[in-house]
Amino acid sequence: MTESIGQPAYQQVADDLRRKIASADFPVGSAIPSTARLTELYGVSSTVIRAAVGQLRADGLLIGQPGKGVFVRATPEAAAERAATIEDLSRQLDEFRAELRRVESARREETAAEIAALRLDAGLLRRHLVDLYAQLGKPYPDDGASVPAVE
Amino acid sequence: MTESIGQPAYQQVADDLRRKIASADFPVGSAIPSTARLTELYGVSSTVIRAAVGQLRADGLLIGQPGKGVFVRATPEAAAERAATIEDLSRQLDEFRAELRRVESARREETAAEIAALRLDAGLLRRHLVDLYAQLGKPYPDDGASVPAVE
DNA sequence: GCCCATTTGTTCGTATGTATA
DNA sequence: TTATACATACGAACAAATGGG
Repeated sequence: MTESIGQPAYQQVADDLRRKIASADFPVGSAIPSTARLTELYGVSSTVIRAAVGQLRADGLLIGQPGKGVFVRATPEAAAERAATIEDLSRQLDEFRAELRRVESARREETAAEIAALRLDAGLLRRHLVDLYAQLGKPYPDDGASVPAVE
Repeated sequence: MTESIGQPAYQQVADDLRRKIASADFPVGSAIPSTARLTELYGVSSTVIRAAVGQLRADGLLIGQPGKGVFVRATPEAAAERAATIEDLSRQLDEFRAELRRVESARREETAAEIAALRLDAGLLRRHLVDLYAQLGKPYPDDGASVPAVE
């Protein structure tokens, strides 16, 4: 690691990763290189990489999945700008999670009905998003790879 | 068999330190025991202490001064006041996704298709939320050393 | 002023556990 | 079962800052 600036290596790595995420060099949803690969790329130990990744993960930019990789969760701009109207969405999210928990606790029972209800909740939640997009004056982005719509 | 009881050592130490700060066992402005002393008190390695102290330092509860010590900067209540909503929502999203993964693995055989669709929808939902926040976002107070500070 | 012990901050190497594919 | 990858943990080394003698 070229240590021209008087900052710790893990901070330099974190800043560089942050920059790569912001510039879509590491797009949202993609996986960053593995810890071993990053140690080679930056020429530092795994501890430095872990510290840098841990910092970005604490900031909500990255999320690690054991056995899979570390994935870009959001851009620095998006992570730094979340503010209001969270209460409504947070409440809906809580309801969704409660439903999930209920389904999981009843796992030994027949599952088709619960899954159907789950899909219904997901559809309803998405519809709320559509409304919010409408209030923003923007069309709801269609990914094409989504779940069957719920009516 | 998810052992919800067994938390990592550094987390237990962090929680205990947080509690001692909240109960004024470690008053604001005072220094906590040194790293070497904490390793003896808790019976863990310096890595665990460093991780615990680092977590509380990242939360703004502690501030280290090389050559002197680590000092209590604010109470958990004061620190939680400014960092509340966004971190909560992020955490909920993380837990939500983790539970989704658990449900998926528990029912992989019979309901793989439904769960896969549900998981995909959850991922899309998350991305839409991120985009939505980016579009709704107000200018965010720049992070840096924005500490409430004991004025 | 100088030496030295203490303490934090940082980095390194390594090992074990666990989840995933 | 095997391989990959993250999370956690132990121990050690060095630099820099601080304060006492």
